[in-house]
Amino acid sequence: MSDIPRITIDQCGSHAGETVEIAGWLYNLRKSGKIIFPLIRDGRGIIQCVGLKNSLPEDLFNALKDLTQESSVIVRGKIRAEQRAPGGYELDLESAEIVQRVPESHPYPITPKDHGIEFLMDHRHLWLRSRRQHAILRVRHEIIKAIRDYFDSNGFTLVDTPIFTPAACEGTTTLFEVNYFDEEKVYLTQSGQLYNEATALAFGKTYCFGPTFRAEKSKTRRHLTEFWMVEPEMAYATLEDVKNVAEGLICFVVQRVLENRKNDLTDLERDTGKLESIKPPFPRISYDQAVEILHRKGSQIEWGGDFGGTDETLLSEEFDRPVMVDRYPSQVKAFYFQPDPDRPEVALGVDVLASEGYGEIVGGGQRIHDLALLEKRLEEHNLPREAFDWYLDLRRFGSVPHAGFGMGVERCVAWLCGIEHIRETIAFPRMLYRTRP
RNA sequence: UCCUCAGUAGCUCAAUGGUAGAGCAUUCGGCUGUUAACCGAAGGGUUGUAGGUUCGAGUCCUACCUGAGGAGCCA
Repeated sequence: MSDIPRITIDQCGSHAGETVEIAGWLYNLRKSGKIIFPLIRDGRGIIQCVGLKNSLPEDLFNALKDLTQESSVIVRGKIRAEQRAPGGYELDLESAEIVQRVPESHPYPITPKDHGIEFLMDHRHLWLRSRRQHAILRVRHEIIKAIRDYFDSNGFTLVDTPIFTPAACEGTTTLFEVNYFDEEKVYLTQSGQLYNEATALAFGKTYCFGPTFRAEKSKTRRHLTEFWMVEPEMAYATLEDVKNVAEGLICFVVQRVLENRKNDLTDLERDTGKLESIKPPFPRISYDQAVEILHRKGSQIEWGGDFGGTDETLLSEEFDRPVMVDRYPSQVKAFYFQPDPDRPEVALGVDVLASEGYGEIVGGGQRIHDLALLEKRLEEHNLPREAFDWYLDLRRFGSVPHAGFGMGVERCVAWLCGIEHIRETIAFPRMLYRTRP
């Protein structure tokens, strides 16, 4: 080991004029006879190095001159501000150590040229090394951290819910079945919400944050079979509370991303002006008003039906920030939604549709707190009562009005990054016809 | 499950029913400021699979496989 300090590329600005060591991989190499320009990436950034034939040992110069893409290499040299270099800083090579050389007989498959989506998805484990994927996944990290910070500093306790569950929360058709020691069937969770109601009545305000599984045979840019969802739940709370918390959360997350990940948004060519306008209050409309707007815009939707993807896009086009749509017909909502006391045919539920046509990112509402009504709904939905006995207990012992929602992380990432397809918002996406790598 | 589109070199794509091509990548050579560097040369193919039409099929027809986009459903 040398006594030269090792830095990461994002720290170059504060080390100008110093001799440092950077451990990374060869991103690209440009050469011109007696001068070489290796571009090194280290996961934090990319820096151009400069090597001159007459100032480096001959064998090192030759080894670097013929180095292959994505070979791992540790470089040492002096950092210098340089207008001509991409990134603004350059490293004058003094020495280097090649850790592993990618053989030219089997070169790195992802070249700096265009590739098709199938090829890139097959090489997802390597595709993650590209700049665009770095930017997206850093924004994802920021979003997740912001979500946690928001709830942690607003009186919520993180209480995670199980992934193996014995029964469905919503419909049974979208559950992945798991063979549990050959003894019983369990399912991968499609929502932590039923358990959240138990933890909220125990802790007041809780949230769970984890992967969720839906066996929907959906093959669109908005769907994954495994996705991450954060679900807050609050005791002594109503539909209005859900709307306010969802609005506060979304604004907080957007603000954080704008503050801390501006460079990544720039790399992704995101129009940040559209994100700057995401401030409270969000427009709040009823399902009835939404249907009116859709009819005016030519949709064929009939009252009582759920919105399709095109309907959501049409609606979100009307506003410059997310729009909240509440009081959907009870028939399109899950069994546990509290009916509106003034209009029992609609549910006290709300969906938040992201702007720019990114679709539903939040869904939630007020839950039924009355035992008799909940029992009736279970019956109407043909759900096995014994599986929900513990859930009914929550209405027997200190039942209170309570409410919560779920927010899909990947749709948020896609929206804030302004990218077309949700598959790039998670390191290893699971989709209808893709479970590898 | 349904609808639409696409499979040609390692990658991205061309090729009127008539000799299967280019750029990048790889190899060799050249170049002291390159910016997806550039210049010259070389190697690289059972055109997704199986049938069919035709003197002749990458191209037309049928079936299947694989992938992509969308619908329904959803965050």
